[in-house]
Amino acid sequence: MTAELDTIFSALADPTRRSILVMLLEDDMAVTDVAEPFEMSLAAISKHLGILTRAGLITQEKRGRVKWCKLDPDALRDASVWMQSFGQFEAVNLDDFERFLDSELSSDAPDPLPSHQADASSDRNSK
Amino acid sequence: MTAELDTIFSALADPTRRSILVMLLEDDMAVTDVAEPFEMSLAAISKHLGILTRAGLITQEKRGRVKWCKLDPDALRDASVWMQSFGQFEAVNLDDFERFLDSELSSDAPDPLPSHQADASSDRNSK
DNA sequence: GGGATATTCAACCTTTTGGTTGACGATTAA
DNA sequence: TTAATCGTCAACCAAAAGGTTGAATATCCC
Repeated sequence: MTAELDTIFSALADPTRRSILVMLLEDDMAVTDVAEPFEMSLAAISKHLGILTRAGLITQEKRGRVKWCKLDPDALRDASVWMQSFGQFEAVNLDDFERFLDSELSSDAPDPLPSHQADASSDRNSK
Repeated sequence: MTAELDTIFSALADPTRRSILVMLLEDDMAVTDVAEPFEMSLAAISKHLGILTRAGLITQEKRGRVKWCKLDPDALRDASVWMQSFGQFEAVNLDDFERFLDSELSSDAPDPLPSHQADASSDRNSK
């Protein structure tokens, strides 16, 4: 478990890799498309994607000559669980969070993949 | 903020430093006592404590010749918020989740997601 | 004052990290 | 078949990380 947390947290420690994860929130992407907004070589991005894959934060699937990158939040949950061992330091009040989840599921039947693409991502990313 | 998350996650990436945090859950400790269970020099532990301090994960207060180390929740919460926004992204509507976080952390709220994303290509953002 | 204790500093070393470039294998399209 | 595209590999490099040791700086106690 310790070694896994090592790889997860050190994967998250790099701003390029965190940006990649944010990009993959929107959609699955090919390696070349992931690399496009960054001012570094494709090989460098390929290495970053390898690190994210080894940490379990993304998965990569090759179809034809294109390798698709997809977010895999499981490892993040592991790290999150570790943090919750710091009981009094949780990010949010868990009871409130559960109430939030309940209201979320009971109210207007939200689509499992929410419509946060165009309208919300901009103001989320521009704070 | 991106630079802060860098220092927080890379501080958490080292198993010695995570162990120190766990130890400090029990009680505040002097530097020498923190170092005792580890098989490395006091100077090395002192460096680790400096890194944890710079990341905002602990605070150090000198009383007499003893420097007391104490957990500090703030940085850990920043990182946890960042991660939970990924961990939950399939289950809940992200926009609602943001509003929830805003109400939860209204005073000193960190960015729920980093603002890095130098992404200009934005075909991803058109729905 | 002087000796023990607590902690850091400075210099050094080795390994890891994050980047580069150029060549290469695999796949697609013409 | 040939040419372009997708992605990785290998070799290399500079800088950062994580450790060591020995000296230095406070502070406490007798």
